[in-house]
Amino acid sequence: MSRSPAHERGPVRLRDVAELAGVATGTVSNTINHPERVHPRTRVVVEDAIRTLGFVPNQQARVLTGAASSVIGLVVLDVESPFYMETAHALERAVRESGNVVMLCNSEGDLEREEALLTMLAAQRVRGALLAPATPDAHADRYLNLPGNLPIVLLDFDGGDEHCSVTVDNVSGGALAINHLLGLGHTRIAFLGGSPNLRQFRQRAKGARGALQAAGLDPREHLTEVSVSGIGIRDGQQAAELLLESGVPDAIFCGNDMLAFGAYRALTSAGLSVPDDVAIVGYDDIEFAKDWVVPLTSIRQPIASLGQHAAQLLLEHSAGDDAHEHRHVVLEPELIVRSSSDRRRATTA
Amino acid sequence: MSRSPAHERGPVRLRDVAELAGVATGTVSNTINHPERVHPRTRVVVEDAIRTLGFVPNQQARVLTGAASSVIGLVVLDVESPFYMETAHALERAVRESGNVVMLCNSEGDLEREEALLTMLAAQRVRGALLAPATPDAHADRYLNLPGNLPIVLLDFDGGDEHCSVTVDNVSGGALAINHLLGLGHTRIAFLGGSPNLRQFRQRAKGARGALQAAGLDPREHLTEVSVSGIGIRDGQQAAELLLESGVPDAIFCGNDMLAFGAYRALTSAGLSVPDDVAIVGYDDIEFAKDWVVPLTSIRQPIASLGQHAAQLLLEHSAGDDAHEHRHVVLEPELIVRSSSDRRRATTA
DNA sequence: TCATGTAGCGCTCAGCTGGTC
DNA sequence: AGACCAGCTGAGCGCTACATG
Repeated sequence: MSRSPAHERGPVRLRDVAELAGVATGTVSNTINHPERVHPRTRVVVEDAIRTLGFVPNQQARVLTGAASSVIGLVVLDVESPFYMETAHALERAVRESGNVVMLCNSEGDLEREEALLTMLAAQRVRGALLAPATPDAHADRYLNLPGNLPIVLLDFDGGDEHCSVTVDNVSGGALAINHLLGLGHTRIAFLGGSPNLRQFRQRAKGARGALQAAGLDPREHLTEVSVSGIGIRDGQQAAELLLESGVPDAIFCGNDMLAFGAYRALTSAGLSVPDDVAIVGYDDIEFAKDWVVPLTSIRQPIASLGQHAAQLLLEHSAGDDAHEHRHVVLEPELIVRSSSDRRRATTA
Repeated sequence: MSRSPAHERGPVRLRDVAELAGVATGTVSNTINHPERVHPRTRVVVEDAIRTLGFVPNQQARVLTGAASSVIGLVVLDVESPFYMETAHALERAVRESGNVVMLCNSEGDLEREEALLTMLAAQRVRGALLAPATPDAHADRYLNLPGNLPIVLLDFDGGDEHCSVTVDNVSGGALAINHLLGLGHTRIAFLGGSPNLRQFRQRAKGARGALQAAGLDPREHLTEVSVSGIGIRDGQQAAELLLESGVPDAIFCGNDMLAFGAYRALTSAGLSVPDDVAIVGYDDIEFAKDWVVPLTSIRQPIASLGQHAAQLLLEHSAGDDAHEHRHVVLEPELIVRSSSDRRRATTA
C-alpha cells in the first residue's frame, strides 16, 4: 500500500503522515514544530513517515493559523535595467539572510500595474513589500492607503512621516562627480540627464550645480544641462550627439552609466578621445562600468548596504511591533575613479 | 465606529465586511466570486462595505479551499547575468498574460540552494515552477522526486520523459555562427568557451565542429577551442589574451556575449581591429550586444517564444489534468549580423 | 430568486486524558 | 496519591461550496 510520492494525486497532508505513523495529527505537528515535546521513539517513527511520504507542510495553512509569512514582495520599475537588477539581487541576499524569500514583481514604470501588484501582494498576505516607486514624482500620499495595510519600505524615495525609506543621497553624488571633474581642471561641463521628469536625475543635477557654486563658479556658465528622453545607451548617444553640435565640453557627467556608455559612443564616433578630449563620469557603477572599453569613472551606490537596511527596516516594521516609528536611512554614494576621467588610473578595479 | 483601514490592527476579514454590510459571510463571498447570484441592491451595499474597509481577500485562505494558486516559481542560476534576466523578464511577461505572477528565486548555481528553493515553493503550494537547472550536467534523475510533487518545466535542459522542457537548439546555433564566418571567408576560427563543464557551451562547440565538417574542413585544423573559467567579460578577456599568444585567428566565436565583449577588449588592447583583423560572433544577443562599441554579431535566442512556451506548458501541466503527457519544445536560434563580423552592416538593428 | 448556515480546506495550539513513578 | 509527561482532541485561522429556507 506504499504510495510513491511522485505518483500520488494531490499533495501529502499532515493527516496522511499521522495515519502512516499511527499517531494523531497534533503529534506530527509537534514533532515538526516542537520536537522536544515528543518522545524520541515516536519522533523517529513520525520522521520516517514524513520522509517516506515526502511530506512538505503547507505553508499557506500555517500562515492561516497565525505564523508570519516568510515572503517579502519586491516591486521594481524595470527588471531589465542593470542597476535595478543589481539592487534586486542585493535585496534578495539580505532578505535571504533573514530566512525569508523575495517575490520579485515588475511594475514597468506603470502606476496602475504597481497598484495591482501591491494589491496582489496584500492578497498573498506577504510579510511586507519593498517598493521602488514607479512614478518619477509620486507624492508620498500615494502610498498612504495601501491595500490591506501592507507594511512597506520605500527604496530611493522619501516617504515622509508615513513610511520607512532607504535612500541614497543623489545631491551629494552629483557634487562628488563635479568636484572630481573640477579637481582635474575641467570647467566646461555638461550634465547629461537633465530630463525634467526623473527625480533622481534632478537631484544629481542639483548637486552638480551646488558643487560649482561652492567652487565659486556660476552653474549657468559652466554647466550645460542636456535632456534625455530615456535612460538607455541610445538615449545617451543621441543626447551627446546633440550636445556636440554646440561645442565640445571638457567633461560630461551622466545621470547613469548607460547614458555614459552612449555618450562614449557619440564621442568616439565624432573622433574624440576619452578621457583626453572629453572626460566622462557615470552614475550607479553597474557591473559593466569597470569592464567598458574605457573603464568608466562612476558614482557608486551602496547597493549591498541599501539592501541590508531595507530588509531590516521591513522586518522590524512587519514584526507586529505596534507603535512602529517610521525611519529614514540615507546612505552616501562613493566616487570610483577609472580611466574614463583619468588616464593615470589603472584599468582594473 | 468606522475604523479607518490604515489604522487598524490586523487585516480586514470577510466577516468584518459581512458585519458592516449586515449580511452573512457567504453573501460577501458570493458578491466577490459570483456577483450574478446576488441581488443588485445587496451587491451595492456589500461592495460599499468592501471599499470602506479596504478589504482584500486572503488568497492563502482561498487556495486552502481549493482555488488554484496564481503564483509560479521561477528558479534561475544567476539573477545578475543579463541573459538570465532577459529570459526571466520574458517569462514574467508570459506568465502575467495568463493572469499569474512570478516568484523569482536565485539558486546561484548551487545545488543545495536549488533544492531548498524547490522545497520552499512546494511549501508555498505554488502552481508550479519553471526551473533553469543549477547544474552544468545534472542528470534529469535529479528532478524525479520533487518535494510535494511540484509540477515543473525545465528551461534549456532536456528532462527526458519525466518532465516538460523548453530548449533552444545550441548545436544549431553553433553551426549558424560558423557558417556565417565561413561565408565571410574565415577559416582559422577560435571557439572561446570550450569550458568542459558547461553543457550549453559544449553543444555550441559541437555545432561549430559539425558545420566545419559539413563544409569539408577538419575541425582539428580549423577550430581552436579555448577554455574559459567563467562566463564574464574578464574571463573572455583573459582567454582571448591567452589565445593571441599562439597566433591571431581570422575570427572568434564566443560561447556568450559577455565573453565576446571581453575578447573585443583583448583584441583592441593588442592593437587589432574588429572586424578588419578579427571578426567576433557572440551568443545570446543580449540587449547590450547591439550597443557595444562595435555592435556585436550574435546568435539570438528566441527568449519571448521560450517564455510563452514554458508558461503554457506549466499551466497545462499544473491544470490537474491527470494523465499529463510530458512535452519537449525545441526552439531555433537566429543569426543576427552586425558590424563585429561584417563591416558593411549598419550600426543599428 | 436570493440569502443563510454550515462543513471543511491543512494546520497549530491550548487544554486535556491517561498511564508512570 | 500527586506530579508529570506523552500524546490526543477540538476549536479556529479566512474563505468557499453546497444544501437549505
